[in-house]
Formats: sequence, structure tokens, C-alpha cells
Amino acid sequence: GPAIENGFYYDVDFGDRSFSADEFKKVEDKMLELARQKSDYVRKSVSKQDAIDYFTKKGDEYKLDLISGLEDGQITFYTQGNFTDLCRGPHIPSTATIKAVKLLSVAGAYWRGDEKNKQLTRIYGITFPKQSELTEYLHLLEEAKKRDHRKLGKELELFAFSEKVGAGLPLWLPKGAMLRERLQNFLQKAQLKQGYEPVITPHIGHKDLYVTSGHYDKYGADSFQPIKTPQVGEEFFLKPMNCPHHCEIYKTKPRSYRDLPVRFAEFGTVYRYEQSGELHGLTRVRGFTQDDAHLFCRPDQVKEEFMKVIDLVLHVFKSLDFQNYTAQISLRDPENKTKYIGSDENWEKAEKAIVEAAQEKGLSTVVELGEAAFYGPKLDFMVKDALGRKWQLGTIQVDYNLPERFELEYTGSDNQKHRPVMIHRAPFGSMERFVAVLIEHCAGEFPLWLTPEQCIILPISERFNDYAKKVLESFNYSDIRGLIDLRDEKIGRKIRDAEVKKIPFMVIIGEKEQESGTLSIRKHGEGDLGSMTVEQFAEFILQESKINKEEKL
RNA sequence: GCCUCCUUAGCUCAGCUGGUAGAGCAACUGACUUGUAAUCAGUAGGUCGUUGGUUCGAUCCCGACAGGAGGCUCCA
Repeated sequence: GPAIENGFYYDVDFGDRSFSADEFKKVEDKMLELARQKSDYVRKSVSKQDAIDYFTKKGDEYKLDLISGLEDGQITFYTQGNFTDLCRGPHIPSTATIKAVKLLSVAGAYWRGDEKNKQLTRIYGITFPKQSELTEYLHLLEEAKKRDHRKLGKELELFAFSEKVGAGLPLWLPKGAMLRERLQNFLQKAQLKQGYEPVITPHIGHKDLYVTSGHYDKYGADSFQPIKTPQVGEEFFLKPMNCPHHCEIYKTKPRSYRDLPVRFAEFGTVYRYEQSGELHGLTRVRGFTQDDAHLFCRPDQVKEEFMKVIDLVLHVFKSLDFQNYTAQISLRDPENKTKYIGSDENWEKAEKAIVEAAQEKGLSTVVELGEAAFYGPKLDFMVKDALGRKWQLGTIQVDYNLPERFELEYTGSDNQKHRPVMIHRAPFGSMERFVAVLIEHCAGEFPLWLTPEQCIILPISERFNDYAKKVLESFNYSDIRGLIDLRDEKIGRKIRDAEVKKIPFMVIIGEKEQESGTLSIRKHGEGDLGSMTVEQFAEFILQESKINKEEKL
């Protein structure tokens, strides 16, 4: 099996049997034993016929399948000790460097990644040149799990799931809802500055809408099934995306070339019946809200509009301190064009627009074939979660196809009808996935402008509760989001609980503070900051709550 | 959807190869009136995910379903 980012995996056909957990140890020991033989690798070119003979004798149908797709003269065997295998290489020079082995998990994996093929048992593992490095790696893994948004989402009371409501249908709790609303306001504001116009569309749409868009053909059978009405034959679908609705908004009146581009924005909630095995916390759900917008523009405006959207996405990422993202140009699979709608000519135009816009913005990109949407290519912004899994957040898509299907038009300066180009875009991707990745990115310690509570007032004893309440009132007056802990507990206890809740500032109030009219401030994770007046603290929070110190968009 | 594993109190977890369950925290009550990461005591809380089966008897063994974890496939 190939080496992967953090180790290796091996696919095995166990037949009817499965790989039991207690076999882990045996295999680890066996691998260590082989490593101790300290064998160097031997690389050998083999003719196709010899390779076929070798694996026929061995009875290895899988290697034979691989060989059948290889050119004679390009086949190499690698031998290490008494283990020989088909491999394009490289191998580690010597097994002597392996001092620690651990198998991490078993999983099913389709042969050659094709669902139609047999599923093999994939065994994941990792090796290190030192036992201490393995221990350290396992420790890091434990630490990473502590930032898991599913764990923190529960602990910090941001969101929850209920079996009764249904799998993949998140419930946003008060604190999570507040956080999400702040994110929406932040983006809404930036979008208004860029000339977007808010629209609102219903959560369901007539079947014909999706037949026109092509989504019915593509996803109808695997979606939530239609909603029927008393009217015989009438069917509605839960909205799986907002584009068709926005196309109909575009069509509400004749458009002139002078009016373009028009930009319709909507925090639109959509429902998709994702495969049960794909559901994952908030990152992959069945009901979610896209920070969606559709820009309808003239062909000569595509590049400029596209670049402005790149600016917006980068603005969002910068404001939230996302630095480790990959910009990915997602193109059609050249081997399998039937998965996509539209003419080659339009696809080429759209791909060209994306590549050029990204280039002109100086964005370093990677190209992935087969990752395009079925109606057009995309520029996707990928970010990793705590455990290193990649998720698509921001996305920008150029689309020549839906305008054709919906017969969208504008009148040009030549008084002729022309077809606009559509740009789909979502800087967050979805509120759900973005919040999930944000939680893991900051380990639940949100920036002050976003966090549900900015501070908590901790009176030292009941005697100071009244003063504490007055301080809270003045906080409310200054738009500081504060809580108050009126329990009959020792101050050490109140501090501990506030620290665990990751509340950024603790405001401690006792005899001293009441006398002098000050506040004792403690920062989460750092400790005592000394005393301030209420006015000083309010000003301090106000300064610290600025989203971008040098914001310009 | 597929493979492997998991599901015990609000949360985190015990429960010795079958005899109907325990702890800590949280909650509630009371005492304490507290100075920078957990005060003490008491009370209450579970048809052991649901549902079939095996058994004299099932939290425990087998099956189905639901939910979850890690992958695979998929991702408008």
C-alpha cells in the first residue's frame, strides 16, 4: 500500500473473514520483527510477461489487474528481505530506520476506488524512527480531538442534534445562533458595500423548476422525495439550492446591459439527502444555510466580477485569521464528460475565466480534475479541520449553462437579446461548515467580536451582587455582552467555571472594587490583568472587538 | 449506500465470559459569605438506543432497525 501523509495503508482481501481488533497487536509485532531484519530494498525492472507469471503463480488477482493497465518496460518490483511486490517506488532505503509501528484503524475501501468493485479491508498504520515520536504523535492526535467541533459544540452549547428531528439536521442553540448571526451580519455588510442586493426565496419549489435547471435529472431520485399536494400530480421539492429561484428573480423584468451586473444575495437554507455514511457533525449535513449569491453579468464583466469575489473571500478568510487554505481550481473530468451538462465551448470559456482571474489575482492554485460542479467549473477554497481532513469552504463558480436553460436575457447596446453569464459564489460555503471549521481553528476561543459572551461578572460574595448587577447594566449600555455569576460559590470556583467555558474576560468584584468603583479584570488563559474603571474596560473591549484593525474593502 | 467498531443517568465513564445497575461532575435542598482554575453535606435521577429472538432468566449472546465514530464511495 502507498505511503500517505501520516503513515501508510494496506488493502487486503480477507474473503469472508474480517480483520479483528485483537489481530492488531500480532501484525504490529510481525512488522517490527521484519523491521529488525534491517533489509535494504532492491529495485528490479520486470517485463510485463514475467510480472504476469509471477502474480499468476502467487494467485494475486489484484496485482494482475494493476499490471494489465501498465506498459511493458515500466514495471518494477521492489524487494525488501523476503518480501517482493509490484511497486512504482520509492521504498524506504532500509527497514532499519523503523523502530515503532502502530496500526490505527481498519476501514472498507473499494478496489481502485470504484463503488462497483469489491470492497477490501484497508488497514491504516504509522511508523516512526523512534518510539518517543510515536508517543508524541499519539499525544498530538489526542490534543487535536479536543478541538473537534462536535465535542466543543456540545460543551460550549453551540449546537446539538436530535434523533427525533433527524440525522444531519442541526439544532442551533442560543449561543451558536448568536455567533452565526454575527457572522452573517459581518458578511452581509461586506456584500452591501460590493453592490449585492438581498433577496428571499421559499424553501420549496415546483418540480418543473428543477427539471429546467437539470437538478431533477441529476439528483431527483437520490433527494428528499417530492412533497405532494391535494392537486393530483402536483409535486414540490425541498430547495436543494438557491440558483433556480434566483434565475426566476432575474426574469421578473427585462434587463438592460446597463443594469448588469446584478447581484442577488440570500442566506438560503437548502436540504439535500446526503448519504448516511457521509454525515459528519456540522461539516456535512442534510439541512444547511448557504451564504449564497448569484451574479448575472455580461461576458465582458465576468473576469472583473470574479476577481471581486476572490477579494471578498480573501477578506472573509483574513478577518477570521484563516491562513492555511488551498485555492483549488476544480475542472471537469476529461475522461467522463457525461457527468456534466452544457457544450464544450461554454465549459472552455468558463474554465478560461477562472484560470485567468486567479492568475491576475496572483492566487497560487492547484488544479483538480473531476471536481467541477455538473454545470460549471469552480474555484474552491479548501481548509483543513483539526484532524487534517480537507473541507471546501468558499466557492466561486462560473456558469454558462443555467442562463441557457432558464433562457435568461438582457438587451445589449445593439438592441439585440444577449445571454448573461452567471457566477455562483459562497464565501463561507455554508454557515454550518464554516462555523465547524472556525470552532476547530480557534479551539472554541472565538475572536471578541464573534464570541457569544465577551465577559462574565464574578462577585466575590453575595454582598456584592447588587453592585455587580449595576456593572452589568452599564455593560449593556456600552454594548458589551456580559454574563453574571450570582451563585453562592467561592471566587476560585467561579473563575474555574468561567475558564472552562472559555469566556474571554472575567470581571471580579469585591470589597475593594465596590469601594473604589473599579473592576478587577482577568483574561481567559492568561490570568490577572489588574484593575480598570468601568469606562476603561468598556473602551478596552470596544477596541479589542474590532474585526480588522486596518479594514478596507 | 458500503466496510469495521460503538450506543449504560443531562455530561464523562465503571459494570468481573447471562441472575433486572454504579462513580464523578451537572441538577435540586441546606450549611458556609467566600479575593484569581473545583467548600461541605444531603436529595433526586436509568423499562442499560429501539425492536425481535435464544434462555428458567438478557445491559451482557444472536438478528433487524435507529443514531454515532473512522474510512470508502458521493458531495448541486
